[in-house]
Amino acid sequence: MNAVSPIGYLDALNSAQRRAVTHGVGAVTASPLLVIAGAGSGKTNTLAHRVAHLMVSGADPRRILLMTFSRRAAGEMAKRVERITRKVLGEGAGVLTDALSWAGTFHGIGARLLRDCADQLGLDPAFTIHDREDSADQMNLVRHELGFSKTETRFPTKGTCLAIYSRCVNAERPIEEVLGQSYPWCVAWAAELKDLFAAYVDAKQQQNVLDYDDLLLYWAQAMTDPDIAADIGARFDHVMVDEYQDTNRLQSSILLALKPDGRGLTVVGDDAQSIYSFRAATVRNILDFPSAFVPPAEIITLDQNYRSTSAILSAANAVIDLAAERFTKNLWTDRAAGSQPQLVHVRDEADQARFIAEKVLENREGGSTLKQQAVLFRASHHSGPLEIELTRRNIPFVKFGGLKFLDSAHIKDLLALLRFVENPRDKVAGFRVLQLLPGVGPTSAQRVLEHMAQASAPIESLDSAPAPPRSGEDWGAFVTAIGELRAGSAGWPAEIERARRWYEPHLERIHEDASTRQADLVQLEQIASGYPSRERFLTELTLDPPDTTSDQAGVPHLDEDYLILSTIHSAKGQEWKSVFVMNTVDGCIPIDLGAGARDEIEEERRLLYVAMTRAKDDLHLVVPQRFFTHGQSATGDRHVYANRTRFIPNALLGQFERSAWPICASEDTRAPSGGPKVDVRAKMRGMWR
DNA sequence: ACGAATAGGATTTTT
DNA sequence: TCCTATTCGT
Repeated sequence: MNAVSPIGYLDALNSAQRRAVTHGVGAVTASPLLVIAGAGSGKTNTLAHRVAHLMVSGADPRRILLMTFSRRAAGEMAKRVERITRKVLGEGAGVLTDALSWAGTFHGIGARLLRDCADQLGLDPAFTIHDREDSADQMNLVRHELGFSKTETRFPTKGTCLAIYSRCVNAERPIEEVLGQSYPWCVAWAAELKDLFAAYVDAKQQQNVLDYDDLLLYWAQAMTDPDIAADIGARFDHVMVDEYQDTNRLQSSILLALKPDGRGLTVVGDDAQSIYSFRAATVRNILDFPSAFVPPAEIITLDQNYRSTSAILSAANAVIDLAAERFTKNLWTDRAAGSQPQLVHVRDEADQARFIAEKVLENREGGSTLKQQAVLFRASHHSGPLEIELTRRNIPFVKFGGLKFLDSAHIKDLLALLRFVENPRDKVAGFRVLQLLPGVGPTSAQRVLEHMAQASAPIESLDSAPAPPRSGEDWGAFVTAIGELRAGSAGWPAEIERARRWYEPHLERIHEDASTRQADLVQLEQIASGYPSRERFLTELTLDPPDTTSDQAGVPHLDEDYLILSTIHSAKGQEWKSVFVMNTVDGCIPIDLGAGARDEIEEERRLLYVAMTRAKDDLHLVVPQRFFTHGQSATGDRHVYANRTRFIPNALLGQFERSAWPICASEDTRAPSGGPKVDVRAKMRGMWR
């Protein structure tokens, strides 16, 4: 028998955290639990302790469902749980935490459950999953078939159509409402869009393909059947959801169907950090959670911040205090004041890059590693000039967010081939692959796919398919390669090498810079070797793409030191000793999108709050005063002046220490007082008129 | 089928 | 400005 006190590992927690960890554990009936956890309040640690505590108290880890926002977060959680249980159970803990297998994103868990229950749902378990771009391509094919590409007045583009469809699904709202609220310029197309979406759904089903939204939608639909709902719900004793403020209505429907009485349900979130409403996330999920149950959920608030100095926290509090709507109160800390966050005015984006590079090196001299520092920005492309400067100075960095490794054409080509082999009915994949052959365009690709669609054994039917007239001997090589891959004789992951052998000649023909792209393919092959099968590789890569960009020639090795560059969105849940926020100006934060509905502006305010609260000891907000515009001759000016973000009005300046860089050049670079001072927002708006 | 030229719309964040 | 979709000419 283990003599360790069951309380021992809880000693390090504060009382609110401890209540959250122990809530309902061992009780016969327990109300569901809502934990409002502010930035840096030890949320992850608390959730990990709760999981560990449940397990130590006898819960079966195979029956714990843990849903996080990204798989990176799930992995981090699992690691912490193991560390904690190890303290209590010693070496045996590994076995327990390995059994914690239901940890992942909503989408990932959905895919797994749908494959599990495919028979009951009339689904073929061999379905493949389309990412955003594949879905847009699919939408485009249908859009064409219905003749919407040649309307008198312009029909919405594929991306807009998909966005509308996606919002209807995720927000569980009828199309008329979505159009009226979010896409007013498309209201006239409501009837056509309905037809389009119906055809889109048909096409996906014929091809045995699911898109991101389907992973949630099919799951939610399955839960409307009482037997299936009972079956799936009964698999789990405990269901926990992290980052609940960033879930949408569809996800909350799933959750409620999973545990209708709320028993064993825990959700954690912070309305002040809700930054995903563009994905239909709604803060109502958190607000309405307690009253969805009888008796209502217990609410526990974690408001002690352990991360930031009090000067940084105070400034962040001041920013979020100006929000139109607040549901939670301010965070507090007993950390020392530290130095005030810096508002640094620089001349332009180039100086901003130089300033950050210099400061980062200075910090490293002072003992901070590069990894302890991060540069955050609103939009991925904001980091461009900085990336150039860092490369010039040989400062290694890794960038999170923005264009992904998987988005490059050559990677998509190879993946499309694998997906086509996995699911020959996947038209988007087939369409793409076939057109890689010389002499094959949309017309003959379409013909081949139709031939295949009519056959009961699509791959075999390729032998008898009419060879595209101008494809020459490439056609034979293609059919052979597909046949071998389908037979799976090489085994996984060896077959990816076979696929690459087929693709490489085409790569060289299509792309000028074939050699750098080849390196990417080798890297993809390495990634592939980490997965047990083609299906798992394709599924998990689509649901959980590697989150760093790889357009950098020298991606630093993982054990080296490197600086973090990240979009604010991708920085969620993370923290660094020293944080730089770029472009803290109106037009960037908040980003300028013309209309600027009030809700969207409020979300931008929360973005700045999230960015600021990532910092532990040092925080720099950089304010470039000039932005160069490309060839704007209308006003004769080559640059426009930007204003400090509206989220830090004069009344808040006391929270910051202001400075200019470089020190000597501050005065003479200001806008001439008499001249027309143009604000960058108006300028950028004007760009589209 | 494919390249060049043209017209016109878009703009960010991500599972 | 930039990117993409369509069209026109080979």
